[in-house]
Parts: sequence; structure tokens; C-alpha cells
Amino acid sequence: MTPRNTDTKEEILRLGTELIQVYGYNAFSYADISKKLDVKNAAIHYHFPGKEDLLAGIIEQYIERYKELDKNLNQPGITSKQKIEAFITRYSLLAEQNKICIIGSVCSDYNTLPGSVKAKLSELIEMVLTMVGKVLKEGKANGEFDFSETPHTQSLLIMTNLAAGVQLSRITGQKDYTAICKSILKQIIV
Amino acid sequence: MTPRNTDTKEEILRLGTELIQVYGYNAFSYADISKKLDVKNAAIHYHFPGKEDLLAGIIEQYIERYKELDKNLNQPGITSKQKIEAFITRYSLLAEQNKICIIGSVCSDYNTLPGSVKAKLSELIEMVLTMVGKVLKEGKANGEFDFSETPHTQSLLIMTNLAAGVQLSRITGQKDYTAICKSILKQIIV
DNA sequence: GAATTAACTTACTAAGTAGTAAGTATTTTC
DNA sequence: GAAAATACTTACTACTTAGTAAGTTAATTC
Repeated sequence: MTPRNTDTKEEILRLGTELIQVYGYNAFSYADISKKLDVKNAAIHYHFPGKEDLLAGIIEQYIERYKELDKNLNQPGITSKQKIEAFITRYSLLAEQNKICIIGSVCSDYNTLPGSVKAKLSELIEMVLTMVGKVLKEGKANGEFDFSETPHTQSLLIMTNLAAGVQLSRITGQKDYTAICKSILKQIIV
Repeated sequence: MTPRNTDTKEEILRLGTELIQVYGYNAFSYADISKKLDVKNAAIHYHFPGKEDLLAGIIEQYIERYKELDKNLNQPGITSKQKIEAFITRYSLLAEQNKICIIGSVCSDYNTLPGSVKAKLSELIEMVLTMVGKVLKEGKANGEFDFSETPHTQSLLIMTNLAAGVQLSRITGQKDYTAICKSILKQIIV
């Protein structure tokens, strides 16, 4: 009689992501998810046998979304500045919701993760660094950007500013995050 | 017969700090500490009734150590550059040991902390930002440094580079941390 | 329309979690 | 040297954790 919810798996991923962003990976339990979705904890285990499988799924989804963003940005007519701003916007949306990014959150728990998940996290980080580095290189080549570091190092600086920026500003206030964002652009824009 | 260990409390603080830096606050238990110290878990509860008391103690100790560092640095003959380098060195020591800083680690778990600990963490962060900001301002005034941001914003940039730097480089490799450190100095030194 | 599959629930378990009350041995204070 | 305080241990409790095996119900396939 009651219609089956075919989106349970998606909902678990969505809630899991949110819980990591708000509380941290080792601070939430399957019960937190099952209560909110009004299902039994065994339902979560059906979709993700172990907690590490859930985390792996969440990271994979993140990777897919970054690939999509990359695809959308690599279309004609989009300036390098717009690309970097699109990247920053992802973090700004987190900051507005008092969430932190998955990367920053899971990094703290890195040594509690099984090897397979460590590898996926590493893949995500390298992908993002490469993405940003590519945009920086492109922007420098077309005269939009100027900076003295290598694109890789500059992307490290931006990534660390943003990842820790959302973390710190959750405690010290949004103003600090805004200041960081402005400075990131100031550092590279001609 | 067996001599009493009067350093148990100090050892608990030391181990607790290490566990947070390596695994994260919500990933370690009193059992982890009691096993390593070869005492019963009740001994840990004797010194720190709740886990939040332990975290509060760890943050307080951190605050004290930063105050000491500040005191040691604010003596005649120490250049602003040396002061900033001393600050960076604290993070470099962590990076060498594959540890992350308490601030970065606990930030991820921020929303799982009781109000009293949140306040202490906030105090620590503001203190460090102020300390670094002061050195930056002084260095700019005496001609050692030059940067276009306010001292507060510049200290935010340095703090986020370092805090997330040790986190990321634990995954991507030490070379990335080294690159970040070099760039931090390059950004401010005349 | 029978068999299979997908998506669960029911009902558990074993292990770990923070935390406590009461007792003990040693050290310090008076 | 008696009393009190310190630093524990013993022995537990109540709760939460991830995880599982077996059963149920609805949808899909053939």
C-alpha cells in the first residue's frame, strides 16, 4: 500500500554527507541516519554494508560532482576568473550553512580509515588540486591571472585557505571567511 | 611497594593530545589511554571526570604553551621573521610526525562539543590569530615584512595555510607542506 | 502467474563506550 | 601516630555502536 521509496540510497548519501560536514565522520552513527529517514538501521546496512562503504560512496559522489563541475566549466565563453569563482562558491555555500567540506572533515579522521577509503580520498584531493591548478595555469597563459608560485603550489594555497577557512570561520565568524575569499582572488587576479 | 606515578595526569594530557592529533577527538576512547599507561579507565576518570574535561584540559595546556612561546619571542633581539618562523616550526614538527594540529582536528568535531569547550577552543584560536597578527604588524612597521592585507587577514591566510597544510600533506606528501611554508614567507618578507 | 529480485523489517549480538560507587594502599598533614 | 587526602583499583552499569541472519512484502522478469 505505502509507496516504496526508491530514493533511500540517495537520501542516505545526502544525509551521510551532511552529517560529516556538520559533525564529522566518527561522530555520527547509522542510527542518526535511520532515525531521520524513518527506517531501521538494517536498511542502511542493506545499501552500505559497512560505514566505510558509505564513506566510500560519499567520496565517490563528491568526485563525480567535481567532474561535472569541471565539464560544465570547460565550455567556451567561461573566463578563468569565473571558473575559480565557481570553485570558491562551493565553499561559500558550505560556510553559509555552517558546514565544512568533506575533505577537511575526513582529513582529521584519516588514520582511522581503511586503505581503500584512504585511496579514494587521495584521489579526490589530487583531482581537485589538479582541476584548480589547470584553471590557474590557463588563466596565467591568457593574461587573466598573475602569480609567482607554480600552479600546483598556488592551488595548494587556495585549497588550504578555503578548507581551513570554512572550519575556522564556523568558530570565529563569517567575516573571516569573506576576508579570505577576497584575498584569494586578489592574490591571483591581474 | 611499587612507586606511585605522580605524572599520570601529565601523561594523560600528553597521550590525549597525541591521539587527537593522530586519530581525532571522536575516534579515541579512555581505553586507548588507559591501556597505553597501563592503568584502569577509572584512573583517567579520576583526573578528568568526562571526556570533555580532558579536551578542555588539553586545549588549556595548548593555550599555556602558546603564551609561553609568545613570552619567549617577545624578548629583545628577536626579529619578526624569526618569530614567524618559530610559529611555522610548530607546524613543521607536526608535519614530520604525520600529526595535525589540535585546532584543525577539533574544528571538524566542533558541533559535537559542549559549550564550555567550544568557548575554550574559540579562545585558543583568537589568541593564535592575535599573536600572529601582532608579529605581522610589528614586522611591517619595522620594515621586515610587506603585505597588502590587514594583519588580521594575513594571519588568517597563514593560519589556514598551515592548519590545512599539515592535514593535506599527510595524504599528498610532505613536499606539498614544504611548498606551502616557503610561500607563506615569500608572501610577507620584503 | 510463478519465480525471482529488490528493498526492506524484525530481532538479535558482540563489542565497545563513557561513566560510577565503593574499596584500598600510600602519602601527607597535623 | 591518628586523620585526612591522594591516587588509584575493582567491579560494575547503562547505553550505543556497527553489524547480521532470517523473515516479509512489493515489484519485476520470464
